Amino acid sequence: MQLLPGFRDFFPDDCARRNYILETWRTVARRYGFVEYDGPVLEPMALYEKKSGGELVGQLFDFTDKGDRHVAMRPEMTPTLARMVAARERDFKKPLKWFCVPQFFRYEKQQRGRLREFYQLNCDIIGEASPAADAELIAVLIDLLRACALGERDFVVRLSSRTAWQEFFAQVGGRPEDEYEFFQIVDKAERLPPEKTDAALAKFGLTAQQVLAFMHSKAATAELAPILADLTARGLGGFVEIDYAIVRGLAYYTGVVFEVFDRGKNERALAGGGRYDKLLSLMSDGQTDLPALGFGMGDVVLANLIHDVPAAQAQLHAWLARERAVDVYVVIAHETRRPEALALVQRLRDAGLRADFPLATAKLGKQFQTAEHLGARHAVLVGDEWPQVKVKTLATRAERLASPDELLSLLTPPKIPVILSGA
RNA sequence: GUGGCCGUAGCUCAAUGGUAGAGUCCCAGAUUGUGAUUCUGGUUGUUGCGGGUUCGAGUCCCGUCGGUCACCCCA
Repeated sequence: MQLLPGFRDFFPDDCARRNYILETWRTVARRYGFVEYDGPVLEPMALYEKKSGGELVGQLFDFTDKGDRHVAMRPEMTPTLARMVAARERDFKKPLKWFCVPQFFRYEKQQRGRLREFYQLNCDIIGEASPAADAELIAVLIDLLRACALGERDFVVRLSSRTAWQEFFAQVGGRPEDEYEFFQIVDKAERLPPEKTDAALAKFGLTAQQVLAFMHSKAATAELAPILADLTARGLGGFVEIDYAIVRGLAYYTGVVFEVFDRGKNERALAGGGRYDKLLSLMSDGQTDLPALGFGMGDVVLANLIHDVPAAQAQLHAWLARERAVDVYVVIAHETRRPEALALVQRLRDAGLRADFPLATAKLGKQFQTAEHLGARHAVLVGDEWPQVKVKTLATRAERLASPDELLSLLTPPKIPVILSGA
């Protein structure tokens, strides 16, 4: 049996790599005061039809359940979040700073950086309209990547705004109802030949040259300036660039939008998000009307970039080594001492140490080999010396005798790993 | 969904249309109280799958599945 396309088995090593990313996400999000929430993996199909309509339906994993309900595996979090917020909005002080690390499912053809199943960090701030919220959200985004030992030379936040394009469009006489179509053209302007863009813009009386000129003007609008100032005050200004080429495909974005790219442009976007001030009202039929903004960051592209950047890879490997290492491997030199060894293993484990030992009779050399293979810091040899044991520090090959009581105070529990911040 | 390239041992890869191989990994021994290296031996295959051409197909052709890259899309 083979895997379904776009789905992954997580063997222990893969699982550890995944956990590195998820734990880093959770650590940094909490550092910013975001709290974790979650929702169901399976939702009524109608939840997604309401917001997006036909186009996205083809990219859903959907089916009819045994109760004849049309359901879908979740492809994104925003509809669920909107429902949850609308349901109990009054229970929470504003602004809400919520994050989630859901697994998503999208029926798309897989390629580099895109699978049919993936994890995505979602951070959202709800109930705060000021640019301070935009800056806070972008700051946590930057620090999430810095925590993976990625720096200014590795990635950049491209900051833009739908508002800026709305003003541009209004100035040249565009009608608000045509805005979305105009945004779609702008979104593709950089990738398509100018003639095609010209043709598409003709109905608005615009040229590709006009649009591209505005796109590449790096001047911050009155909306973006305070956000940049805020980030600069935090010392994070170097991670952000104004780039009006960022429009984002979705209809619901209302103001600030941004995407994160690797500097080498070898990968797809690492993250993307923006303001969606009208969406909660839309999703709740006007029941809840709160300004909101958020972003999503997937695990697949991030893992690729970590692999690409030596410093990030080194930090990952250091983390993996700490993660998998046992503290003590108990070597049973004589099978007659197995009961004493079992008692010792139990005491070590009760003390919170990661301890392992051979389940089957094995030669001494083999046991040390296993200890080495497991990354054990110490081997404890139970045999002739009993009631004392021989403690060996594998890295230095130093040995000493100790009683089981001494052993326990000798081997202090490991410190909780600290995620180092890369500049 | 459309198109290009690729599918051989767990992994990395060889094999002019003519006997399916190497390295690595894993297991055991050399080494019965100590980890590396080395040496010896061993396990591992429907050559993705199904047809076709041929005396003979891993190799050529068709289909299919999977991977990958680009397009589309990107919540």
